[in-house]
Amino acid sequence: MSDPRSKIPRFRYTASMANSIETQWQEYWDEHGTFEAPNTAGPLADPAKVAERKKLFVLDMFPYPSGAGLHVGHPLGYIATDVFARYKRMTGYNVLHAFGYDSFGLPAEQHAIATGVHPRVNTESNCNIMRRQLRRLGLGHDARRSVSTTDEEYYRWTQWIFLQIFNSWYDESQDRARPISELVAEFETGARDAGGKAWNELNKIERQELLGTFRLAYLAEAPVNWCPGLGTTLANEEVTNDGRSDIGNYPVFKRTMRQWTLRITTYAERLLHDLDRLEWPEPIKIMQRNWIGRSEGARVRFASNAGPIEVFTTRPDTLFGATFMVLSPEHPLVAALTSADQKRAVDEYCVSAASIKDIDRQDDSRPKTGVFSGTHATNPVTGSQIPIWIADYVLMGYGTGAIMAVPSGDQRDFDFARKYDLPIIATQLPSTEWFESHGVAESANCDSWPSAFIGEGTYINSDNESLMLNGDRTMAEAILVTNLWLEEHDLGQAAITYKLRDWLFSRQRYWGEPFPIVYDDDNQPVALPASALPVTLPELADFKPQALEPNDNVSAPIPPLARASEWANVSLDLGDGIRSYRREVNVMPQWAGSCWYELRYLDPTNTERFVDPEVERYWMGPQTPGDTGGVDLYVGGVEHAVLHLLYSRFWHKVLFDLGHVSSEEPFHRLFNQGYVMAYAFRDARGQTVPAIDVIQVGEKFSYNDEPVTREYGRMGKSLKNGIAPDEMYDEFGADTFRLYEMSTGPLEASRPWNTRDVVGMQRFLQRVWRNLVDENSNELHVSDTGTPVELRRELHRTIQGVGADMEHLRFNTAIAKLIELNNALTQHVNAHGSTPREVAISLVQMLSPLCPHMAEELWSRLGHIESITYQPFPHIDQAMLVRDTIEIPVQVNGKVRARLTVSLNVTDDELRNLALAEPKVLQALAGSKPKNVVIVPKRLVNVVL
RNA sequence: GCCCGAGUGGCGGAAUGGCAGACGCGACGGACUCAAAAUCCGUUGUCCGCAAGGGCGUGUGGGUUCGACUCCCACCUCGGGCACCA
Repeated sequence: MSDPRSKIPRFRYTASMANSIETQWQEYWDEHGTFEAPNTAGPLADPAKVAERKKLFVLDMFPYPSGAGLHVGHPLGYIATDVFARYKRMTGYNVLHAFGYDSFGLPAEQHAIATGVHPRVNTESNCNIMRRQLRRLGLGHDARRSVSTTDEEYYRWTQWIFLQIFNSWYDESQDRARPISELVAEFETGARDAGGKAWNELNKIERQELLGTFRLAYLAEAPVNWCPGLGTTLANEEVTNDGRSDIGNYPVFKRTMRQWTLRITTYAERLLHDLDRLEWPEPIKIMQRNWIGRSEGARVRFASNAGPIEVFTTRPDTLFGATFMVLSPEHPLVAALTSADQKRAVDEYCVSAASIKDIDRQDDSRPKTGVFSGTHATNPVTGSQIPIWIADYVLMGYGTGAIMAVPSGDQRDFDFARKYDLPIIATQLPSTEWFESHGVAESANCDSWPSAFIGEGTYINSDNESLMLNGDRTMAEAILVTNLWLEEHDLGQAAITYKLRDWLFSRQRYWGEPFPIVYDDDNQPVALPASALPVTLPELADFKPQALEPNDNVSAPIPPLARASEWANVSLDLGDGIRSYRREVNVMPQWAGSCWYELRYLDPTNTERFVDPEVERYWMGPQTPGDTGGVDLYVGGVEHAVLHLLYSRFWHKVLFDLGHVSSEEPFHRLFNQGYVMAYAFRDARGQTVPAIDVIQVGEKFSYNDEPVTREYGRMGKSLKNGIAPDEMYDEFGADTFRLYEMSTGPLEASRPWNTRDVVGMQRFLQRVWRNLVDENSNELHVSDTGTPVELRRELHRTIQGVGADMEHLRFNTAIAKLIELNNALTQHVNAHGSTPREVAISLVQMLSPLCPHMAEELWSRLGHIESITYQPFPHIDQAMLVRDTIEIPVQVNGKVRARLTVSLNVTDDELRNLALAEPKVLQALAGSKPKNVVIVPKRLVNVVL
């Protein structure tokens, strides 16, 4: 009696009713395989179900199964793709929507090191937690197609694809990758020159090394963050701002190691060009273009006492102004070019440069530093001796790692020249305006210019016996002339350079895909045959690395797999009898598994191939001639704008070139959803701490009694600020939670998390329920007595609007329109006691993509036996959209002063006369004539005074 | 620092060259109730005004246009990425 809830009607749509409805329908969908998408071939084939339906492949960026489980930011994209997929099923598509886990990665390994629990155990438990959380959301995934990158049957194919990459080379003449065997054949027949020698004169090692310079996967020296105190290499994220380890606070050293590298740069041009063929947001394309960073210019060789130094410049036309050279501290010629008296200074400089993070080295606002090598090079056009400097503003990873410095034409070189008092020679005379705007006299010597001049200008001081640039000419002409001269004199040639670097593909970790590679007695890499796959990870007794003296920067880093010595040293027969080999002990980066997972969803159980070609062609093949093919809709965060999306495109293109897939691109249409944002906290070393454990006292925040600073950012594992969705299910139900996530803004926009607002969507669903079902009797109150015309008009306007919004992923405005319809319906029900059947049916159909459990329940109560999943989306009655009158705003000087209600076929003259007769307009005119009357036919009148 | 976005009521947002603030949250008022909750109805950008009405208003400053939240330029703030977090 005293229970306050006793007055709540017994059959109200509450969280507990929602929960029981949701559980019941989730079981129904599982039992009936409702979301199983038929293939055209193989074990998942069901030709009758494919029938004449058009296909649609909808894909989410799959998550890392974090130990913290799902946070409320994850489902934003997952719900959106589910709503879209469900909408498309209702409009006749055969929709493939599957879900998997990107389950290799750092946190599981760190967890294993800390607890001794095998990463697989931890990872599987995390996957199960997330699977359960996602199931509660009612996502319509084809469960048969779920894959984890850590499944042996998955990563055997990741390894297989790596072998394809290793066993291929890029044929520039055909502009595609080809099997390495075809290159060997060209060498054997002599069709291709084998580096000056005949192929059959090369020994085995020389042959392997030659092929290594062609293979798309090759070994190269590359820097790592080595932390002896932990005995492991570290990810950039694990290194603090002051160059120490996040865990343990030990010193971290930059060391180079021999590591696998993928020749993605061979695809730079195609990765750039094919962006034009994709339906991606323009900003993402711009980011990828900038990342690839194509520049045209020239390679120029400067003579020095250590041989020619090659530079890349985008401005060969300014060569006459090159007054010094700068080499990156990592440049291989640094030692050879350093004079005895400068050796100490150069060594010290190089050591200190190594301790600066790359991201800081690219900071243009940082004061320039550098050191003179003590030697000179020859400017190829002037013949003069110019000093060679070493400076960290030149990066080894771009161009050749050396530059010619033209202080008059490049701001960085200008700053450097000023600081170290190096000569500045102008090669172009700026315009009068330039001098005026920079506050210097035109007669001023360029030593007194305030900055470098970059642009078109009259060429000066630019001639020698055989090259003459002086005078008025365009930069393009000057560049062309210079490039020709360089080529004639064998001093350089026109060249294109990309910022894009080859992809460092080795990690010194345990929890990743082992490479299908062994090394022979000659230390040459040998690919294992496909029959040897998968190369499974060995068991380790202890995941803790062997820690060393924290300052021991001499001992070689030992990857975890090297400790599994029985696994690492094997005897195999690879075609020439049983021999002993040692395995590659690095593993692949987490990117590897995410580079091709969409293909495995297509054919997850195939044991013969990574995907059946016919199945791939059906789901991903080009739809029209010239189309790239690929996933029809790929939804994920913009944080993957460059790396993941570039790496997958690269792998996909290799597979295309080798004939394994029919699509040229993996993701035809991309949509970036925004982030769910939340506060995050950072300690004094710049590392994030778990937000949930931070304590607020007044305006201050602390974690473990240490002060922390607050910031605002994307909810997720990096910022350790996730909020679990489970309490949303308990408090409101999954349908309300889905609706809330979709209603808080446009899908592409980031939004703060605000639990307080969720109740609005619960009230909406309660009103919908109440409009169809009596809360006291649980009886349906739907009538067959017909619909008033105004309500019917509103219904059809809603159908039109919601359909258009769903097509364009505008779920927030679709929901607003449904609320408006339901509010109109509430008024009708209040007046007449029941909902007209046609409105009930259409409303439930329109709601079903967004809140499918409630829609299924109401659909079944409306007397239907089949699931609503494949029911058609309601059709628009065009007659209901036609209005008799329209309202026209009347502006005076652009401000609305009156409104006219006029007939549909109103003429411009009628509008003008009506507008000029409006009292407000007459008042504003005050007797004078309007200067102008702008009429937008059937839209608006603007009276200009 | 460089590259890419975003800034609109107390809050989330709507409107993408033509009626600024749809829809939701919150707040306020009313009905029902012994009372509260729930529900239903109404008000709610801001300033001046008793009101009628009027002024101002989309981060800041400029510009284009009959008309700008929307397009252009500069600046400020916040977010994403910067190659070993993925």
